[in-house]
Amino acid sequence: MAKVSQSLQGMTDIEFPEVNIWQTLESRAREVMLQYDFKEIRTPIVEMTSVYLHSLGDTSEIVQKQMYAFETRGGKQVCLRPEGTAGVMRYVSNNMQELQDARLYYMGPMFRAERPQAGRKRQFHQLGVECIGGASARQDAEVIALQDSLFKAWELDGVVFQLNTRGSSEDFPKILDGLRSELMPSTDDLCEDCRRRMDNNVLRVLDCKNPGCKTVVEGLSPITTWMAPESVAYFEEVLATLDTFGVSYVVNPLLVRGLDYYQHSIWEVTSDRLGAQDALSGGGRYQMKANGKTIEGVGFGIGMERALMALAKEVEDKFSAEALPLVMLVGQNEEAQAANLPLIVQLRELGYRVRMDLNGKSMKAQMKAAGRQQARWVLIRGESELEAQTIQIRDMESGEQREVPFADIAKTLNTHW
RNA sequence: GUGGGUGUAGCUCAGUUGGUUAGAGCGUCGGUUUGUGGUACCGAAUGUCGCGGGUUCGAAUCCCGUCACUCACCCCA
Repeated sequence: MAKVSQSLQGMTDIEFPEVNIWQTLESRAREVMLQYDFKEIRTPIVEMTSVYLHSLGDTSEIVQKQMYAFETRGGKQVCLRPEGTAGVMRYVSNNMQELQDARLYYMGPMFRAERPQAGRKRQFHQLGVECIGGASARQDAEVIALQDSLFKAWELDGVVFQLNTRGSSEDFPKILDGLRSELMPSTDDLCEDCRRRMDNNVLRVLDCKNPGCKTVVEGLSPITTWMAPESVAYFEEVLATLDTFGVSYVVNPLLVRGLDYYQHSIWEVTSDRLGAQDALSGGGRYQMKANGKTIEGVGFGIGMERALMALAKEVEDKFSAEALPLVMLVGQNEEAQAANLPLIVQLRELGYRVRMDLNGKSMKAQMKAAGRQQARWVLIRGESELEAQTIQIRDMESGEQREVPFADIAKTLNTHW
């Protein structure tokens, strides 16, 4: 029996100081989105299950095994969103007139009932971008450049953009057939999983980790072999535009994405700080049906937990630090503490981060607390200061302390800042 | 879904072949002539030994189940 007080498997509390890193990432992301003129969209966390069946395809493992699905009291089949794209597509399809070329982003929790491990939670958080509109190589490149800007704003180093193309939807059957016919003679050298993939997911054979499969894959023709020349040209234009934008990348001909709706440009961003789940982001151009309409777009999703793990230690420390220094009010006796009550209001109105003891602790205890809470300044008042209308301002880093007129508090603090 | 490791005070952990009132360090709280933190000294509090069941005269220790954490497979962000 689980204790009532335990949190659910794979679902964790995000607490201080880590929560400050989240806030920094989020606010910096919003700045970048503004620069690229993308608008936020907040879709519900619960959707009709059909929303995901249509967009992800009902054979994907996410839909088959990982969704938190349940029936409402009214008998509707609903689920907690396992990813963000489908909900945005549902939104866009209902507002097609106004949203011909929507540029949207979202941030929030997603739910997948997988076995947790490093970089894999059951409730995890994604930042996603969807750029809706007709296919163009420049649009693909702009979205990748946006992501590159985002990672720079997050001061993420050591990440690698890996790009590939899956060709157009017309190319797709040809690619699958081509791959199958080349793999057929080596079927016996493939692992059990890959033999199964031959039928339902040939592309997946390309990124199998099994050494035997890797050897077979090395001998295959690149998948561009089976694509129309226009598709190859499309991808080349994406790469050329990225060069213009100054985005660095590597082309990985073996990169495939798990979801069926992708076509043309696909990419993943990996980091060596992540362990086995080394992809912190994945994206691509897609075409999918929602409410009977076909929507084209390009987008990506970033696993926030993974992005956090990929941060260098120094950056983590920087992002988790409190933005404002702490001012602590200390009163020697009850009279001084009562007098500090209106003072704390004034200082907060001036924008300072201020605290004081509210439990009548001894002065020593108050000082100790100030030290523990890493107060930058302590303002001390006792009998003599009350009488003289002054206050002691102590710099907790240097230990230096001086008495200033009560009216000069803000001025004195500001000269330090 | 499959497999491995782990679960003892707020934190990091110790706990001998099962044997009395379960320990340490750090942290917390209080004190070292009642107006001053971060160093020192003194003192104090705190655990259903993850949870449930079993074996035993006796279980933190052995067995089973369960929950959670963790790592890998798988899948994906």
